[in-house]
Amino acid sequence: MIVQSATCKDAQMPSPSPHSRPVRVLLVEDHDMVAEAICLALERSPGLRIVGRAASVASALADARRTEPDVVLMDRRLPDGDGVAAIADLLALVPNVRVLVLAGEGSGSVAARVAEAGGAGLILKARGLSELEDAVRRVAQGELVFSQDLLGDVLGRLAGRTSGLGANLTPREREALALLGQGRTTAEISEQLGVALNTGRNHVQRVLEKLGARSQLEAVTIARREGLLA
Amino acid sequence: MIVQSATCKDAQMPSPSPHSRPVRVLLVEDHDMVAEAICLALERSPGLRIVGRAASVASALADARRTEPDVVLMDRRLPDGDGVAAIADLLALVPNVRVLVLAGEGSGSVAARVAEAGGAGLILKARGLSELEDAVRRVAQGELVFSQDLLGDVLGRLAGRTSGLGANLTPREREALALLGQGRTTAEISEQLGVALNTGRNHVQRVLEKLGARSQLEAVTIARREGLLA
DNA sequence: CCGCCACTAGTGCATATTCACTAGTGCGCA
DNA sequence: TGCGCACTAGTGAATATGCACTAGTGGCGG
Repeated sequence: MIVQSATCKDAQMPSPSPHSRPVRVLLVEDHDMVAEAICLALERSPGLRIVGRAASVASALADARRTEPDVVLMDRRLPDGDGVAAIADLLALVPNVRVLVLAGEGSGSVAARVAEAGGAGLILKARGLSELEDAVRRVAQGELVFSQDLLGDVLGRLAGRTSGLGANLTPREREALALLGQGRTTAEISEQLGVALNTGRNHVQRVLEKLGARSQLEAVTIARREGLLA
Repeated sequence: MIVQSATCKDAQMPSPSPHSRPVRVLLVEDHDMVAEAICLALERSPGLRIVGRAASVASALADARRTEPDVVLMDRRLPDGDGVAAIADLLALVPNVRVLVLAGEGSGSVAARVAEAGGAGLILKARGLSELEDAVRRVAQGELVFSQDLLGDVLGRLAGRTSGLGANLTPREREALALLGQGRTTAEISEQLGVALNTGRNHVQRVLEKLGARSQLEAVTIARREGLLA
């Protein structure tokens, strides 16, 4: 849709606190309605300031370079890619930025991948605005913010154990999984990848093994649950 | 982009003037963060009043009976079921309520099913708060609100054409599809439905036919795209 | 330089799915 | 009362998957 909301910019600035400058936030969310609403909410929150809004990974990168925010608050699923995958690019562009990922539903392995990619935290949309504000402030101060139930996975993963299901998928396997998620057959996947039928079949087979799935259908279900598919 | 005017006879509208009485809105949305934020936004809007919030189909029905709202603004996907399927129950409970469905992504057939179920409209989350406010006011006045690109499907469907893919699925076929969407095999589906293997197989087969899918995987993909799966 | 790993390609076989049929039963509607 | 439809159950054959292997090639790091 159009325009950068005047709504965000014209909200009155809270008087700056004596001991801290406002946290500059870049909001990346593809659903305008939700973006505007969260924008409104965060602008009401003292000490937070929305300095930009983006609706895609591409424009998020551009905006991040332009505005150099303290915190990027980014939806996990975006039209042109995975928010988690974009963390590395953001960090490369703006080294000290804290990336807080916003997820509709999350399991431990999503959180683990966020942590591994250098993200500052993950918060669920089920969590309430006050917790969101709190999380933004915490990550701005350098804390890692993951909800209690996901912490075990995050720590285990950072310690090197393989608790996250899909992290050890190879690029080809990821491609195969993505095509599976679009409903393609093994033959179509092989063609798409430009390899022999048997090769594509092997990639798919290894995806099933690594995900612990007993059918392609289950693999897609698991992958979707674990956030491996946009 | 909206509009489709007054096909409904608004005989029982208590106040003809929109200024005299606020539109009472029940918000049904499972993500607390989004619900709170939208709540905030709509409360700012003159003439709209949030009289309740629910996070599930079950509590939506309870709240609707208790608060008797003018408009139910309901997310399409809820933890305990499909928002579209809940429209009929809502109308049975509160006959004159207008149900406006909120969808993240939508195709024509979703809109068609909303219209067919007696819903007052469908608005995409990509659409912006001002359009949401506008849509709520319009449905409160008896208009049907569907965005332009979905209108063709809606009208076609109301005229009897079979543009909606999944609407003619039988209950058993729907169950089979739901289980497919959870990654179950044909055998597991048959067991779950309490029928013979061949019967379950037939149900699945007919789902594939009706959805035009060439594999179970593709069927699930199509179903998800068309909004037939939560 | 050697080993590890991803990618590639293949074989063989058991099982599952796809597809095209027939057919009995029960329910609701004209 | 009869017709249509959903649900049930089955057969049989072609195709696709799931599973367990072997193996060659190329890149990258110890």
